[in-house]
Formats: sequence, structure tokens, C-alpha cells
Amino acid sequence: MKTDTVFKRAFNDAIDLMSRLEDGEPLPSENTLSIRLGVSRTTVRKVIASLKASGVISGAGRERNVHPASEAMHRFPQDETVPMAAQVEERFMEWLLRDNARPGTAINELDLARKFGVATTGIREFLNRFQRFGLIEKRPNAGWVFKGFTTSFALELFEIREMFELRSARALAALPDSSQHWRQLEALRQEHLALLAEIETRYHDFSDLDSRFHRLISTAAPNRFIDSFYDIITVIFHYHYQWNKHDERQRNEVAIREHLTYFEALFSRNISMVELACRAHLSSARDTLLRSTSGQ
Amino acid sequence: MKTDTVFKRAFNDAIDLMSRLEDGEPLPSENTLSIRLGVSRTTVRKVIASLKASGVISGAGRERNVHPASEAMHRFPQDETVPMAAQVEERFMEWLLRDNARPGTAINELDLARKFGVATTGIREFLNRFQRFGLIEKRPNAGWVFKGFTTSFALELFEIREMFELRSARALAALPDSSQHWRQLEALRQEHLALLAEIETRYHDFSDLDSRFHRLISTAAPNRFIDSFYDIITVIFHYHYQWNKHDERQRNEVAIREHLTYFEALFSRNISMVELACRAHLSSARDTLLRSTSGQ
DNA sequence: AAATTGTTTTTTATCGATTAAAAGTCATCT
DNA sequence: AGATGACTTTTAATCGATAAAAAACAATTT
Repeated sequence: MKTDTVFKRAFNDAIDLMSRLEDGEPLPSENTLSIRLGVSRTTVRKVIASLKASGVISGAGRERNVHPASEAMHRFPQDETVPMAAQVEERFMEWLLRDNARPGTAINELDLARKFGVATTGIREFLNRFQRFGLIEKRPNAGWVFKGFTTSFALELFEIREMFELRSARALAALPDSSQHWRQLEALRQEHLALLAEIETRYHDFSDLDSRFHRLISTAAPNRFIDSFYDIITVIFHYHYQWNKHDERQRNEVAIREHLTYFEALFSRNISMVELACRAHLSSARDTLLRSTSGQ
Repeated sequence: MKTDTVFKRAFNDAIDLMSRLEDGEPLPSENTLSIRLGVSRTTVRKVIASLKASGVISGAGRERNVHPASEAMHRFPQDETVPMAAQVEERFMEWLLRDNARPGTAINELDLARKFGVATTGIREFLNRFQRFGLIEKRPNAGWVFKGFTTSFALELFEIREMFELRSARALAALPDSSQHWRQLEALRQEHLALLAEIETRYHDFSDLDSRFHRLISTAAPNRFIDSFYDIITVIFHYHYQWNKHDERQRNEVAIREHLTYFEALFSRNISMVELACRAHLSSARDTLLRSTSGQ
């Protein structure tokens, strides 16, 4: 049956929302809450009913008021708020990276379903979506094979990445001064400088900044296939960072400096400088990734 | 439950196989048949049992013999030999192109399941795989939207296609004379010439030749992401050709001539000629596709 | 001993059912 | 005119079951 993760997440979010209101303030309209919480009115009403039971909301009909949600207010645990499909991804990546990283490993739907405590259809659905990452392959009527987090995977990934990024960077550099992108780029540059200043303590925050930087570049000339490829990059790097903590602080510091050079190049509008900075950064990122592959 | 399309296809193939043997000849081993028919031995045994019932095979155990399968021999109809998942693709593309081509159309899993006579999970699985084609988008908890076979779709598709193909064509031109590719290329060129000679009657055969030509080029420097993109191109063109018959003969003749120029350029190993021929061909292919999009 | 056939176990493809969430209806209130 | 209440209807997410196909194992035969 369908899980009620949507309701639980909305419930938790609603508590946060309420606690930002004054005691006794009237409850916003159901439609307003529906938009704020990103769920349908049906779900909003279910949340309101629960909050009334917990005393966070009093009254009824048009006369409903908010009351301070105590800090210790019962919330649903984090993992009950994430839909099965999303959990499968997490658990699968962990399984892939931790236990069975050998190229050629057979992936067994039934086995994974049991391990993860979900029905086989959930696993199938995930594997079908995950196929586009180029890490698994289907054998009709006979399951899936893990092709391995190999050197050739990293090389092929970066070949495409470089093609796409060079193309986007060139498009960005050619944008008129009036374009919004330059302001966004400058704001992002400031964030880089701020992070660099506190690199000793905040170095984990780079992963997110990195993804936002490259995605911003790609918006200079939108293309759905490129955007979708960035999703792959983002996921691969997300799990790669989580897995390989070696030298993380230093690696990230180097990458920030490369980004800063890249920023300069972009602001200069000089195409060959842009290409140089882009290539330099990507090849260093590739080398990092290559170091954690399994050969071949 | 699982359908027995694998068995039915194998059964039909087995009849063809048997009819190429002499009357009374011993039946090839189950393992041999398993390889020939591309199914497991389990299925082979099921096929043998059926063929025995039909009198095409006599005897038992190690003493089995083949008998001439009469021309009128019962075969399973074509559409019982294709698995549900493959049928869904066909029906979906038809539905998309024939009935509801409007951008923004909501795609309803339940509705499609009823229309196509399959369970909702089959539709879900298909849509999840089809997502990578860039034509549909998921709205969590609220179905899918058809983004439309629009001008921007065609432009974005061809931007990537050109990047990939130029890169592969350059790699091909740089291959040593000793490479297998040159022979394969020459064989393909001959097929082009043969087709051109009979263009009036055989013009439909171009679609397949086109796909093989571009795929051959891409094998010069294999990359899983590029290969997977070619799957998209192939499917889009397959259905596009099926749908838009306008000027087909003439369009294909033009394309063959463009291919021939492209062949010449490749054989000459002259990079700028290759680029020229490649760009010319792709831009003409793009224009053809653009003519059947729905604008935007 | 290697190949072949016979038997049993495991796994995939597909269905149908169930619950949560979204979407819709419509009368009532303010 | 917009909000709410009180439904009803439709649709998506998820489960578990079942038959087909594959894979593994065992028993023969040459």
C-alpha cells in the first residue's frame, strides 16, 4: 500500500511553520498552507486534524488559532518522511559502494528487495531509472549486472562532461553584460571566497557549492539532455564524496582555487582563458575520481 | 503472471530451424538449441515437448529425430511473441503521435493501463525508462506530463547529436589504415550504392541503414553515454519515419547522397572535409525533423 | 570424464489489490 | 468572492502473489 510519508513530512514542516507564528494568531487558510507545505488540501486537512489533536491548533471552522509548538513536540522520525523510492536509492548506493563493488557482480532483485525490506517492484523501478547512470546493465529475463565503478566509467563520464561544460562555458562567456547570469556568478564567487576563508571547518560544504556552480554554467544555454546528464554527475559525486573522505579538505581547497580561476576567466570573457580554466579544473576533478575507481 | 512470449518466439524460431534440417536427422543437443534460439535450456525443453506433440520431433531421450515441418505448420501469431514491456512502448508512441500530441497533456498511468490492457506497474516501468528521452516529466504523486514533440526538443536533440557525432567522426578519421572499421565502412558504402540503385522500390530500407551507419561511426571511440544517446536517436527516428511518410522517398535519396559524401570525406582522412560533410548531413536531418514538430 | 538429459530451486515479469494523496463537487458561511 | 466542511472520485505508490524462464543440481550415457 502507499506509505504516508507525504503526510508525515508535511506534519513536521507544519510544526516548524506554526512555531514561527505568534500564540493565538489565526491559522492561515487551507489553500495557503497547501502551497506553503507543497501538498494537496486533502493532506493539509489531515495535518490540521493531527495538530488539533496535539493542541497546536485550537478551535474549528473559520475560527482556528495557532499555539506555540513546544520544542519537544512529537515529530515523525526523518526516515518515515522519505518515500520508499528515495530510500531504495540511498540503500542501493551504499550497498554498491560498501559491500559488493566488484565489476560483474550480479544484481538480484529478490535479494535486494529482502535486504531493503521492500517489494520487488520497488527495486525494479529503481533499477530501471538507475540504468541511465551507466553503472548497471540489464540481461532480459535474467537480472542485472553491475558493470563496475571502473576507470573506463570515469573516463567516459568525464569525456562527456568536458564536452558539455566547454560548450556551456563558451555560451556563458558570450552572454551580454546585462544578463542575470553575471550577478548570480558574482554571488557564487563571494560564497567561494567565504568558504575558502573558513576552509578548515567548513570544507564539507564545497560539494553543494560545486554542484551549484556547474549547474549555473549550464543554464547559460539550456538543454534538457545536458541537464539530465548533470543529475548523473551530481549523484555520482554525492556518493563519491560520502564514500571517499581521503584528503577531503585539501582536495576541496584545491577545487575552490580552480573555481576562482575559472570565475576570473569567465568574467574576462576571453574564450581561450575560459577553455583553459575549464579543462584544468575538470581534469583535476577527473583525476580525483580516477583514484577511487577499481581499474580497467 | 509472466507471459510466455519467450517460449512462443522460441517455438516459431525452432520450426524455422527444423525445416532447414533433413528428414530423420537427429535433433541437435538441448544446449546447442539453447544457444541457437537464445533461450535457456528450460525453455528449449518446453519447445521440444510442444514440437513432439506436433509431430515435428519424434523419439525420446538421446534418440530424438527431426521431421519436415510442413509450411502450414501452426505458429504463434507475431504479437504473442513480443513481451508486454515492448508492446507498451509501441502503443505508447503511437498514442503520443496519433492522438494526443499536445504539449502539456497529462499522462495518466491508470488510463493508459486500461487502454493498453496491461497492469499499471507495466506502464510505470515504461514511463520510468522513457523519461530519459526528454519527452515526459514526472510530477511526484501526480502523474506525468508530456512536454511535447516541440521545436526546442528537436534543437536540443540535434545539438547533442552534432557534438557526439563530430567527436566520433574525428576519432574514426584518425584510425590507422589497419583498423577493421575501414572494411566495415566500405561494406556499408556498398550497401548504400546498392540501395541507391533501387531507390524507387526499396526506399524504406534506408532507416535501418542510417542507424547502422551512425552507430558504426560511434564505435570508433566507444563511450557508454554516447551509445545510450544513440538509442534515443534511433527510437525517435524509428517512430518519426513511421509517422511522417511525407516525401519519404525523396528525403531518403537525399540522405543517401549525403552519406556518400560523408563516406568520401572519412576515407580521405581530411578532418575539415569530415566536419563539413557531417555538419551538412546532420543539419539536413534536423530540418526534416523540425518540419514535423509542433512549434515552440 | 565430458556431454547430455532429467529434476528441483531461484528469480524475473506481470497481475491485481489496497491505501494515501490529489483532485473535484457543491452547499454553506462570512 | 473566497474559505470551509463534508464528501466523492480518481490516481499514484506500494505490496504480495503467481506463472514463466533461468539457473543450479543430480543422474545418466557415451
